[in-house]
Amino acid sequence: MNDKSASKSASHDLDGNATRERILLEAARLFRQHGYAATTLREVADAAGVKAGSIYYHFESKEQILGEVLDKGIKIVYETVRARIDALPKDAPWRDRIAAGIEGHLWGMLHHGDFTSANMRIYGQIPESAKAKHRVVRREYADYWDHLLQSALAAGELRTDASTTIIRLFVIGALNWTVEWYNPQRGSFQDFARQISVVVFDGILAHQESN
Amino acid sequence: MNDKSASKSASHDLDGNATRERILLEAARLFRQHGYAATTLREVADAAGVKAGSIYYHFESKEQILGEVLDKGIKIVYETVRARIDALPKDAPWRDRIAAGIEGHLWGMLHHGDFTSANMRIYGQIPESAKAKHRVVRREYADYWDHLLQSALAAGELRTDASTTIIRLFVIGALNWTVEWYNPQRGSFQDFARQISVVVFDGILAHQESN
DNA sequence: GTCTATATCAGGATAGAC
DNA sequence: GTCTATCCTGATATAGAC
Repeated sequence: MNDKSASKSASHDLDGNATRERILLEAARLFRQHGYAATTLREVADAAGVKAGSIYYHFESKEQILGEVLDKGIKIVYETVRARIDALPKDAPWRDRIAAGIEGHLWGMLHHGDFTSANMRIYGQIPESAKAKHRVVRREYADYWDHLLQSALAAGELRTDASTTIIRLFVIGALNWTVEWYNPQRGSFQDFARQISVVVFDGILAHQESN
Repeated sequence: MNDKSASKSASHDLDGNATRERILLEAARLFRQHGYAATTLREVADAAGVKAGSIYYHFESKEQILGEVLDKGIKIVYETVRARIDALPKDAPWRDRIAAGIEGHLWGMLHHGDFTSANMRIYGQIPESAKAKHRVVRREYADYWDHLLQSALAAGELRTDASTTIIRLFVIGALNWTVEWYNPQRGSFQDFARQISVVVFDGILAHQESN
């Protein structure tokens, strides 16, 4: 944020923390694009504008970078979702809460695509040690949605002929995958989110007459 | 199929083609589990019960194995879908055709999970040369669904306030992702497919009264 | 805090025996 | 058709100068 460092030689950096964030961002982008194993720290370093050796000043290992990228992917989305739902009136119907959740999930995800897509793509492929550490964050977010859906079910707003677990897995999976094909050139984000929401809520079929 | 080879030394195999298929299957499994780059040909060879050098008798390169695994992932699903839909009466409503397509897609995918999941997981991460060759097969399958949905739309059976392209991408993506979390212990495949279908057709909300 | 080395190890691919 | 042995390249991580 402040660039007024006084007397440092040109080969030294001004803000070490900015470098760290840049490394994380470029790592996420490259993990997404080429996978975890295929991404070399040399590439990450190049993209972040440092030399490979310098990465080890900020991180202990490649796996530590992985862990931070994964956590960030979920947390960004989770926080957006919670913020939107908390902003609703206390007595808002569950349908409105779920709608806010869907919109928040899509928004958080599509605005930090490298972190969220990297998470989706590589989670299935990383060493068990990395998965285990990351699992806590994942579980929390899943529980949040489970609670939301079960409350809607108890209030009679959700269909009863499909299990809430399957609904959660199916819907969140479907939302997540949009990051792989969403194209902002097809229309505004708002219109995109609206189309996704109506399909999730009411399905793909034409209705005899909608009220 | 026939095991009556007469006089071959123990270190030689009986059926070269079976070895080739085994290599493909194990490659798919390992690509799915660890990614393309992280999977070594030594691992594939071990899993297939041969030595690393032997792979090069059956395949020219690692990338050729990749190509065959990817194509197989789509083709298995495509063929199942087409077979189910072709088996319907000629005048079947589009809703029934789409239902058969959904069930066929799920069935083909979940019964060849290593090929289909490997495809989903690694397609975004492989070299452009491999993507380009595989794109033809992908495009064909997408076109097939586009045609299905556009016919349903023309017949007034599909909702009109969401684009068919978005519906296709969203629904196929959602179906695909089930391979990442489907658990046969939660119930029969038939019941699973039914739950997915009602959600796709009619959404997650409770209906005032269903007819 | 970043650099230039470099130690160490592992993977794709090939050659040639059997 | 499968094996053993090896070439060659490139990756993580470390050491120590600046």
